[in-house]
Amino acid sequence: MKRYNATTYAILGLLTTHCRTGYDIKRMIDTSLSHFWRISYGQIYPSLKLLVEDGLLERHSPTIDHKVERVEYRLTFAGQQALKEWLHEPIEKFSYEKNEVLLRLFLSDDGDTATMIQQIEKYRSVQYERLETYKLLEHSWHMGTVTTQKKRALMTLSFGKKIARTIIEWCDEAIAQLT
Amino acid sequence: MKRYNATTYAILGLLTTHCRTGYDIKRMIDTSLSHFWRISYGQIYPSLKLLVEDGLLERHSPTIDHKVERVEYRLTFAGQQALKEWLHEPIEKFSYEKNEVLLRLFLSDDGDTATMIQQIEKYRSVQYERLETYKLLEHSWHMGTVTTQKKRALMTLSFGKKIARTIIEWCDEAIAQLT
DNA sequence: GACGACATGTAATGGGTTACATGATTCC
DNA sequence: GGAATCATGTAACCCATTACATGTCGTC
Repeated sequence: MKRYNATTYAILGLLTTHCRTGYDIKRMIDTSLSHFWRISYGQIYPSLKLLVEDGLLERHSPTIDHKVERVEYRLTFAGQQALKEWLHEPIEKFSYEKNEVLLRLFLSDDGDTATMIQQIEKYRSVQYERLETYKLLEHSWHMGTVTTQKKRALMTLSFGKKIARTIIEWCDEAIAQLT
Repeated sequence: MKRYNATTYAILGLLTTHCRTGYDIKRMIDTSLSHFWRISYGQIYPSLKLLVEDGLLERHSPTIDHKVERVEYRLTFAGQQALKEWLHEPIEKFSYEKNEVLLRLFLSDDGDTATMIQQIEKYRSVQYERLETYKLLEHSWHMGTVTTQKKRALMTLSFGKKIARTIIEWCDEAIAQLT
């Protein structure tokens, strides 16, 4: 079985949710998965094409009635299998995030202390905003019936919240230490 | 002033510490900065060349006496200025890490629960190992006189530890919820 | 003499963003 | 009529990893 990168499986996987088009996928990731994934059209459309060529997706251009050009995709049986297989594969790389704040802190010296405090304050405020966004998202997801999908989505949000809170905590300590 | 990417400034910055060569930089990042940065020779050597061309680094090949080929670099005045300037620039993108564990969790359903628990257990154990590594590193850095550099290095380590602990906590909760 | 650490470097490839091009629809 | 949103797609870059090529030195 051909191996794709995680981005390609993300596209495949999101087409099993209520997403149907490339545009839907982009919107979905930007709004609901932004705390742990990113994507651009430059990846989406070529990947969709590839997945159709490889027989994992079927392309439907039904929209004669529709006003706007809209290309819908759905998984073939092979596509469903490939997705399942990927889900069951052990993850090999748990990568570290590169962190420019820490890089600068590491490379800074006493003369840069004031600037570093500002950088960390900014970092803190960004995390704070994220935390607020997550809380709002969480709220909106808590509506209606509790499905497995929803429960798991909420678990990813909980991750985002925990990390944001931890970073805020670190920022406070770091600022205190630098002062 | 020409703008480089963060990786290039990392190289420039590390040459102000006791690192002198491309090999030193690689070793330093792999051992002491691995919790927030990564690099490969494929970036280091071309970047060093570029920085020399741009007059931010001076290249010294003094090692006629030395046994092993060894090219040392040091910052020119322009190099020192460029580094300072970069340190004082506001950081524009605080990127999110892509997280394959969360991606899979998000795309999984009831049928994949057992596998997901395994994936998360693995994730947990990786974080645990990292935490132990950080503790060892911290210990080794606590020796000798406390310089500003050391204090800041320890702050980056504290970040790594906090994040690792938070992820472990999340893993425990996630496993409990999936069970 | 084989292996591991030291040391430099390049080429191929993979992965991703950004900018651009295009056009319809909706709502003010 | 103009802006925002919906919608698809490509080309040029940028950034990074991997694999390879090459050679020395120390030590078991």
